[in-house]
Amino acid sequence: MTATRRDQVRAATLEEIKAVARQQMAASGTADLSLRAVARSMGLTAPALYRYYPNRDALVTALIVDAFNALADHLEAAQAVATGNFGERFMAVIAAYRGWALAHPVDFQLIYGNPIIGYEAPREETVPAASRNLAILAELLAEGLAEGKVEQPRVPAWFVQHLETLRGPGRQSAPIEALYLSVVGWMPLHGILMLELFNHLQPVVGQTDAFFAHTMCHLYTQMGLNLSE
Amino acid sequence: MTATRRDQVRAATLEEIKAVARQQMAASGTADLSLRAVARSMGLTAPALYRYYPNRDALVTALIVDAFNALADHLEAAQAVATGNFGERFMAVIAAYRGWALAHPVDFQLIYGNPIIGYEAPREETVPAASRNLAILAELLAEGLAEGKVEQPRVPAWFVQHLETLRGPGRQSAPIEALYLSVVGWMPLHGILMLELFNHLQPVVGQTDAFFAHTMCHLYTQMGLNLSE
DNA sequence: TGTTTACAGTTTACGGCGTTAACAAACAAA
DNA sequence: TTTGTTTGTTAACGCCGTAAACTGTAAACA
Repeated sequence: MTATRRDQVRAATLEEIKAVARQQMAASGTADLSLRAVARSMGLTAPALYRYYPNRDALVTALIVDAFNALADHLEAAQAVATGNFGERFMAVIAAYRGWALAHPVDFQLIYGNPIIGYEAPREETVPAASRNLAILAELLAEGLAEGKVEQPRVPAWFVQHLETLRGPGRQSAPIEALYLSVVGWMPLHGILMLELFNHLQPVVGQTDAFFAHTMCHLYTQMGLNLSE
Repeated sequence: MTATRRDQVRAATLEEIKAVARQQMAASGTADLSLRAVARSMGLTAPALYRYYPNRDALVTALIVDAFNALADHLEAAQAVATGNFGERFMAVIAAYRGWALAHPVDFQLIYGNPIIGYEAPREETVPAASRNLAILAELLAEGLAEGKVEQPRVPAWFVQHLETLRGPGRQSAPIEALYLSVVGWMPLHGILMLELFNHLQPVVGQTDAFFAHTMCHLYTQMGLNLSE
């Protein structure tokens, strides 16, 4: 029942395995993750890891869930710290999103890239964590809407229906319009980041920093966000 | 000099290896590509393949170059066939882009996803092929600009400079404004497709077909394209 | 036409991988 | 102190990419 001595050690080992795996993937790429190498680097033999994770995919799943939550934590922290008017706060969170992706490319592509083989992470684990990210953007957009800094979008009827189920029956969060804008606004953001992470953006646009800042402001302004005041 | 008998057989074998590899990846995912399995499926032993490709990465590179060109060919064909006003023609090519991505998910993620390990395809091969795709969009947008169906965008000065080098010294292709719009418009398109291909879009938006059509029209209209007349 | 040469394929081998089975030591609970 | 559980080991299986050495066979040339 209470956390016994052995349970603590076990929990620490579970974490250490993930840490070493992350470190190894940062050095050699997501697909190179090798249980034997992880074990070796921990001074263990490979079969010992099977006491902690039933197989390699289970370890990857754990890493993915961690990555999702780390990103959402990072965004929440950025949102909490952000000051100034709506535009400044919104762009601060957008910048934090890109910042995390560039700082943790392996985790980001673990989440949003093709995560090793035909493997698919279990929905019940990843979808809620992924929703947190959208929820943060939606919350900010709700503030913008309330302040009149964001134009009311016209949400298609069929989409309203789905967004309501997405919002869940629980806590009364952002209005549909905010959720809608966060989803649509996610597309160019995600597109830029995926291209940048896989080095397809730099040869096309030259200065990726400037392109990101410019394009995001440009598109979001055209979507009806007042970012300047 | 002329294509001798043996050269023809060799060329056919090079193609067969790629075909079998594509087929195997379609069945088991990009990272599962196994030289031994390809050889087995061709009635050969694994080392025999080394007469044709110096190693596994070389084969993957060949597949990537093929995929780039297949996508560009597909877009050019769609453009050639497209009729109607500017908006209809433009959206037809956009739809063709998505159509190809969904019909050839493995090739698309070979191009734009993380293509196995820390491996990077040689720039001198992939960049020109990738540029073809943008060039087709830019050409269409140039027509739209000429017809007054596309608003003149304000291109940032630093970006003008880079876009001119990108356009190359060769043939006088689309104007800078068209190139600019094609690059910016590529971001949401790519974002949607990457999310859809990795199954992150469906849980969020429900009907991916409707979402794609709606969002693309929405964003491009806001970017200043007149799609309706 | 007969000889040489280049090529396409083989077998064998090395070291690495994920994973399973059988077993030993350390430890917790009785 | 004994018993049972947990954590680790070694050995083994069948994959993988790749290299070396070797063998026929088809093309090129005398």
